Amino acid sequence: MKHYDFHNIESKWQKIWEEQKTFEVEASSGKPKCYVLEMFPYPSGYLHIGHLKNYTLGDVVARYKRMQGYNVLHPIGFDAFGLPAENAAIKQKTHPKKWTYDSITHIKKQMKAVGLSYDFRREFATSDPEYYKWTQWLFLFLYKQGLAYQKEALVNFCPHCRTVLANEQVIAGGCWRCETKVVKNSLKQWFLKISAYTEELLSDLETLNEWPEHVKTMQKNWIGKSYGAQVTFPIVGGGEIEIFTTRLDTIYGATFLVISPEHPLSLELPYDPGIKEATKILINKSLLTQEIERSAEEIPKEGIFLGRYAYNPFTCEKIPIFVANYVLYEYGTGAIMAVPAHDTRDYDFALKYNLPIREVVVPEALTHLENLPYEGYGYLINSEPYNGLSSEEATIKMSEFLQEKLLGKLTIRYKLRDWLLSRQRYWGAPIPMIYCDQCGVVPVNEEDLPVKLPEEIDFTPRGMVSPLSTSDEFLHTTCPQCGGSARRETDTMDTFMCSSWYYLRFGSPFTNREPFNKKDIDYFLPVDYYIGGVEHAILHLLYSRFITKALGDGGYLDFKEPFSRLFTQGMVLHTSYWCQTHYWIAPKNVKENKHCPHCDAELIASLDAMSKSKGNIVLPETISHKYGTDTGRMYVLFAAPAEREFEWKEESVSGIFRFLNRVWKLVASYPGLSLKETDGRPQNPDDEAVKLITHKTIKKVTQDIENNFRFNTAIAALMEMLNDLKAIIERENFITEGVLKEAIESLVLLISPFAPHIAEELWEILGHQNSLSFQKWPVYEENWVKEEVIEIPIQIDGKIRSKLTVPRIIEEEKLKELALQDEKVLKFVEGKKVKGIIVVPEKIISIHTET
RNA sequence: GCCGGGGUGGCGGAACAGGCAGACGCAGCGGACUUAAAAUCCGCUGAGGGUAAACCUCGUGGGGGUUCGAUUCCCUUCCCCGGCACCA
Repeated sequence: MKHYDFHNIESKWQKIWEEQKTFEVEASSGKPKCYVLEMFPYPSGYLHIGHLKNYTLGDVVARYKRMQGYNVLHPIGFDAFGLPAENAAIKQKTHPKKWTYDSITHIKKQMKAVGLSYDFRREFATSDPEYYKWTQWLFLFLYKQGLAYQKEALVNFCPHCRTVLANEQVIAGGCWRCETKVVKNSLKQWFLKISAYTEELLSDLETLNEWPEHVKTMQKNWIGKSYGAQVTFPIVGGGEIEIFTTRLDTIYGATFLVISPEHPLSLELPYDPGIKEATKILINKSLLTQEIERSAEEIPKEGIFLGRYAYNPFTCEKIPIFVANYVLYEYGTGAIMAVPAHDTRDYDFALKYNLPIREVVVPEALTHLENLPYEGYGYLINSEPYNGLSSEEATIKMSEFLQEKLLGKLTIRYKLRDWLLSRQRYWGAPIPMIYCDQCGVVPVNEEDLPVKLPEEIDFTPRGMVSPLSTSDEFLHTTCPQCGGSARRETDTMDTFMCSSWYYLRFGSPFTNREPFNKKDIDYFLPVDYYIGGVEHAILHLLYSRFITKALGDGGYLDFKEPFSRLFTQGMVLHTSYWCQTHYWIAPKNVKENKHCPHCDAELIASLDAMSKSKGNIVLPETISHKYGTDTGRMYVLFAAPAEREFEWKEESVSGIFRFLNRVWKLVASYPGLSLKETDGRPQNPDDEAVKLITHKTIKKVTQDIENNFRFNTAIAALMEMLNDLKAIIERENFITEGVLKEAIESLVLLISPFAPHIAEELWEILGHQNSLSFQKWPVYEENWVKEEVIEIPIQIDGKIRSKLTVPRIIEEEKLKELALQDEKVLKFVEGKKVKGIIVVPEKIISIHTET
């Protein structure tokens, strides 16, 4: 018998799969389809163990489904545009393109070495002109649909990356990549009107039954729907202010108004030059700090009385108008009515500036409030003629009054804002628009796509302008409408645009006449299993859903949601080290004393997700060289439940390696056709034991794969099967050949999605000619998953005291009788009166006594 | 603050339509093989008591409840992780 030579076995089968085109699929198949997709990687150098886990999860499903008879589409590609390529290129004095494509070459090699069952013919990078041609087409499509527009806007700008960021890319006031504090700048930018789909994006979440609840909740919170009212407050001396409130019922308590610093009225309202000056200072200060300091618990509320008043439309009182830093311009109308008695923020502000506080809502049966502010609902006081009404009733009555007086109405507001698409960076898909002095803004003709990214260019970021503007060749063009001279748009698209439709292209990557062939898409899409990290729970998934809906409305797609089933896997963690001056230090450079190798400062250690930037990555090769890639694949699945994160510990890997070696030894001891007999009927107790463990395991593994990626317990079950099987065989009893054959072959097939190389090799050793990739997945028989004779525990007053060995099917009365005759039971019940016996068939006998 | 997810041996984790807590694996201990080590194989391994047996007691973050029976259900409380966060 050969030993388990994983090196040769693995390269042998990888070669066979490639030569035989085992994983290539076509849409023209009579079989039902299954589209398994892992979120495609950013090609930044190397694939690490975190990626390995992600792709192995998908690969197990893909291989399993293939054996279930599905026509499995399992593609991979590269999310290749973006900042890291530029940064790395600058650092290494090379071109982003070279750096990116070198990475891709390397990563592909790694993927193949892991044995991932991809159809590599379908592979592409989003930076391929053949791909971004269609990303540009998508932009033009959105433009024609009225879903792309230009706006002069205050934008989030990262001074470090020197680019504009989408709202979604600002985390706690910092850049999502480098954490630099974001500042506000005014720029003319392209936006995508995701807001046109707000309601659909929200309500269709309900249809996503196979998405994790927490991801749906995050999207819901992000969309942030709230019901409220819009109310117009007339300004004393002319004009008006429109506010939004979710608590119309508290309007009698509105003792002042607050507008945000960015609000146009903040400079228009003041008469007094001194106030105007002070307001300007406040505006500048708040522009700089507002979005920046968000991470801090709370910035102190600061405001200025503008010297003007408005009428409260309900009380007809004159109330002062303030500008203050705590009101957001982007939400609602950028102005609020302040009700200090019923809102903490307004309350704090009122205390600071000594403003009146009037209670107008009290919880039932109370006439005044003990503690202010009271933010709950209740019954109205001090609000004639609405006194005594519930908050709900009052809101309706008040809104009727507003509509009658044309001063407002009930309305709905969302937090979701339009998607800022423009980036002033080089390494991205150029926005295919042209500026003509005669015709204005003109889209590039479809047949002129792609607008190619110039390669001979200084791509260093230069702040508010894209590096593309330095290329005369790129910049100057002719107007598609009038033929006159014109300039190109020089901004590139946010890379999230590239990744918002790639899953469609995988279904139809070969056409160069259209973004995708509808017939192919109709067959393969939507994605059945989409697997990736939670970090994409909002951005990528929301954008992809938006694009799918927009394309659907344009007649290009017949489905509403791109991903039927989403699985968010937990990341692989590893210790990382941080130095104040030298940032992340790779663990391999950290000496015993845990001091920085550059400046000898003490390092801060933390457990983080593996990432290149933190230097704490572990390469899959670390494992595959020593144990083989099958061991590595199986370990990342076995270490913890797939959705949970786990800390990388190399010493734990050996358990899996031992297991695979034991499987090898057992299975390879039946070479060739030594097991020919196909009659699997059991003929003795050992046969029955083998049959039992076989079918129990088939059931468990099948259900664990089907039931939400429970691969850790599936592998545990396989280990148990091996242990049991070995124990029975070692008893040196006679096991009927057919029974043994079924057991051994089932074991190999059940292991194959997890450890495909060893499984293929063993399958061949067992005498089979073809790859087991399309071998039928074993099916369990229900009558073989349960023992005929079982042990039933007897519990007396809540404690297990004895056990009975009985046939599984037995009458309850008989069980009671046996239990009461049991020696140990008699001992424990002696001198006590038995109050009752409860028999739970096949589970337990519970006796309780009088005490 | 709001929303979501968790607290089980030395460690990763099993079990939960309420029914033998700790499957499977790591680490550890003991033994076999070996000149020796590695590898492999066998056994033990929640805590405490008990003679290394039988057996007993306690144990799933804390407190209380429902039940013949609770890691699982209910109430209450503490702690950890993730998301959002001055959203009116």
